Formats: sequence, structure tokens, C-alpha cells
Amino acid sequence: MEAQEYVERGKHLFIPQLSIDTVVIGFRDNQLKVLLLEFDGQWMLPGGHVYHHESVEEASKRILLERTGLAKYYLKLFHVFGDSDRSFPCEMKQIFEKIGMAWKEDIWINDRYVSIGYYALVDIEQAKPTGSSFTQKYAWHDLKSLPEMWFDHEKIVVKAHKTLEGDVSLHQHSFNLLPEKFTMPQLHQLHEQILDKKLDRSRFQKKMLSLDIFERLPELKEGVPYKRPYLYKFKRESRV
Amino acid sequence: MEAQEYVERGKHLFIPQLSIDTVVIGFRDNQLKVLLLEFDGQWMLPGGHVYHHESVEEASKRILLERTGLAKYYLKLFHVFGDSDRSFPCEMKQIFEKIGMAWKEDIWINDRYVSIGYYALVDIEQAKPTGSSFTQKYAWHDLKSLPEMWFDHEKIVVKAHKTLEGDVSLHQHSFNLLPEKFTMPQLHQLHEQILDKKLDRSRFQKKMLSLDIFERLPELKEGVPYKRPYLYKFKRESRV
DNA sequence: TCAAAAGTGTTAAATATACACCCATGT
DNA sequence: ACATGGGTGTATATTTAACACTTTTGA
Repeated sequence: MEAQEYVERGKHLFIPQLSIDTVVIGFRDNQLKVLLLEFDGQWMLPGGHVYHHESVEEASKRILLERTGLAKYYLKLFHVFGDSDRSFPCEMKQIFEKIGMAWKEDIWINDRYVSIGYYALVDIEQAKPTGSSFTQKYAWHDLKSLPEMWFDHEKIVVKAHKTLEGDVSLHQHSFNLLPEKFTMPQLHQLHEQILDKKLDRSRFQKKMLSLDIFERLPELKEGVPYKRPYLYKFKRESRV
Repeated sequence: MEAQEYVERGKHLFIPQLSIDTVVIGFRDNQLKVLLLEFDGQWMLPGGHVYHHESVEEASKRILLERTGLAKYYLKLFHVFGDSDRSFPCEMKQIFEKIGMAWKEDIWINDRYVSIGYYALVDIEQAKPTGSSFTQKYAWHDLKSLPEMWFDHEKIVVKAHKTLEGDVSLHQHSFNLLPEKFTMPQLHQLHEQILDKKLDRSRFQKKMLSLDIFERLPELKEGVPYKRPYLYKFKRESRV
């Protein structure tokens, strides 16, 4: 949808005062990454609104598909951002002026919004991000060093990160951040990054294998120096 | 607020298409109880909407205070009910006819609503429930044998119960269901009810005490047969 | 040949489990 | 006296922790 059309018709298409913000998390170069969209030197999260005909969950999946092209991922509602002062007319005015669109005080986009926060764990190599109608540029930023962000999006990212940290040992969904076939050293380093601490290599491997959710493949990982690690894949068919 | 005023003015007072439903949980006679409101032989959850000037969290606390008179409790957002078909015009018509109020198809209360589900753990003996504008009668029902309920409220209660089951070992917030001063046997029976299984008495007590969150009081529980158990209280001042 | 990375093993400490035992109290 | 409920102890099994050993491979 074009920016112009979005602003004109959005008021009637979507559930009012309700938005979705999605923290899309990937893993590359041994670093956790978050997908951000650029506008005028500052960054924002992929997000959107809920159509009258769709469920909140459907909306979150649609938004993720639109922004990343992905159908496979782990997606979780992690928080509701419901502060009474959660509206951003000043920042909206800035954005409208930059685009060259007419800004009015009483436009729907200036309302106070309750935002439903999702985090998505994705295979960063499979993602094909695209900008939104407002934003052309996107980038994967280190979760540990976030750039200047619009609205309260930095707060949302930080909250998602904390939630992920608490969830990872409980749900064992971290493999969604890795390719279909991955090695135990990869999973080990990933967990070290998520929890931000050293984990005993031997113990980690034994614990992961004792969960009986990963299947060792006959092949070994190619193209890596020194001893080649085994490849594993998640036992269940689909990721979701 | 009166029913008439609520229907007439609600459209402008509240964030549209957003509601709150609160599963208020108590513990009495060794059974988990849920606070329900009666209308025309069927039951519903305490709930409400978010005023434009208040946060979602403030709204949930206001609703809990209005319905129970309580200021001390554990309150947690446990789920967002966002199905696209979540509207109840037929049931609303029934209710309006029973009250003797004019029902119209396009009234705000017939809209599709996204509901934010909270569960509250309360000291049932401290609660002073009151009916809402629609409902006069209230009752504490066994969580295990729910009556006929309006809307999708049974689904919401079941989801809250499951969430509590998963949360209790993790957060150790179950004492909020007991009086200020309680005994280990009480806490033991409470956990058996929440998890719906037998727990070894000796081990349970040792584990709870090893958490170092409860303080043993010099007094013993009075008015109970046989050996009198020690009384404990939660170490931190406030419950929230 | 040796260092780096991966896979596995070994021992000790900490926890969990399944009871047993003793104490206080009411019948 | 004894049955009931409460508090604690003890032996055993399991899990966690720390680190050692071995294998494979590239420099």
C-alpha cells in the first residue's frame, strides 16, 4: 500500500488505536541481529495494524511475511505496550514533512496507540527484507548496539531481548535462528550470545542432545577449518 | 456507571474495539475459585474497557478494584484474545432485551473486540466483590467445574488456569492466594490444587524454605486440630 | 608436528526422590 | 492410648558442574 493511500484509508481499514510492532531477530557473525527500517537517519521496527477482517495473530504473520518474505519462523506475543501517553504527533509531523505529505493534528495516525509486541526468530539467510511504504532502507543491527530509533521502539526491542533471554531455556526454540541444518557449536555460540555468558561446551552439548529434539545427520559440516562438526536438524517437520 | 449511561457514552469514553477480561482467582476450602458475575442464569468475567486517559495496566487495576475492592493482589497479563470473529451481537441482544434497553445492530458494544486477558491472584477472604451495572449477583465458582458462561469467557478462564499452572513454579507467586499469614501445609495443598497432582510434603517444605522468600513467625496457627503448624509470611512488604 | 576445534569421558558437588521417624494434639 | 497432622532426617538416585582426555584437521 502506498503511503498516501495508507494515510487516507487506514482510519477505516484497521482497528483503531491498536498497532503491532514486531522485533525480527536473526543471528549472523556470532551476533544477534534485529531487522530495522530507516527513515531520515533514524530507525523503526516493522509493524502495522490489524484489518477488521483478520485476527491479531493473522495480522502479525501478514506483517512478518510482507517485511521479510518468510513463511517459516517462531513468532511470540511478548508484551502489550499500553501506556496512556503512547502517541507520537511530533515525530509523525517530522515524518510527514520529510515525505511532503499534509499533516493534520487530528489525523488517525496521531492517536494514542496500544501496541502488541511480537518477537520473531528467523533464519537470517532466508529472509528477504523489503522496506515499507514510508521506508526504503532496511538493515540488520546488532541487538547490543542499537541506533537512534523512532517512537518508543528502542524500549520495545530491549523488552523483547529480555523476554527472549528468559524464554530460550524454557522453550528451546533458539534453533529457529539457525539454518535448517546446523551444528552443536553453532547452537552453543547462539545460546552464549542470547544469555550473554559462557556456557560449558561439554555440558551444553549433552543437555541439548538429552532433550531428544534434534536429529544427527549422517553428513558433517563442510568448509570449516579443523575437525568437522556433525550436522543436526530439528526433529519436527515444521518450525511453527 | 449506570447501564444506560455506559451504553450511551461508552463509545466516546473508551478506546474502541479493545476490552479487558480479568480472571480473578482465589483459594477456599482447598479449592481454586474464580470470581464470576451472573446475568440471566449465565455467568461472565469481570471486565471493562480502557479510558482514553489511562494505560491498559491502570485500566486492569481499576477494574479489579471496582469489582473486588482489593488493592493488594498479583496481576498478570496472560493472553490477548484477538480472533477476527470475536463479537457477540446475538448474546448482546439477549442481554439488552432482558434489561429492557433498546438494542441496535450498530451499537458500539456489538463491535469486534480484541480482549486483553489478565489473571489476578487474590486473598479471597479480603475480597469484597460487587456486581457491575449489568449484573447484581456474583459468586466464587470452582475452577474445575465452571457454569454456563457468556461469550467466550469459559475459554478465557481455561487459558488463565493453564497459564497459572505453568507460572507457579517459575514465579512463586502462589502465596498471593493465601492470607497475609499462612502455613506450609496451606501452601502445599494450594500447589497440589494448582498443579493437580500430589507433591511430596517433606520435599515441598524444604524447597519452599530454601527459596528464602518466606519468614517464619514466632506464633503458631491457632484453631486447628492436632499439632499446630508454624505461620509464615512473605518477606517483601508489598504483594505487587 | 603441533595447535585449534569438536566430541566424549570422569569425578565431585549439588539436588531431587522416597520414605522414615519423632513430636504435638484431640479423641 | 492412639490416630492424625506437622516438622525434620536419612539413604539413594539423578542432575549439574568443572575439567580432562581424545580425535580430526589445517598450518
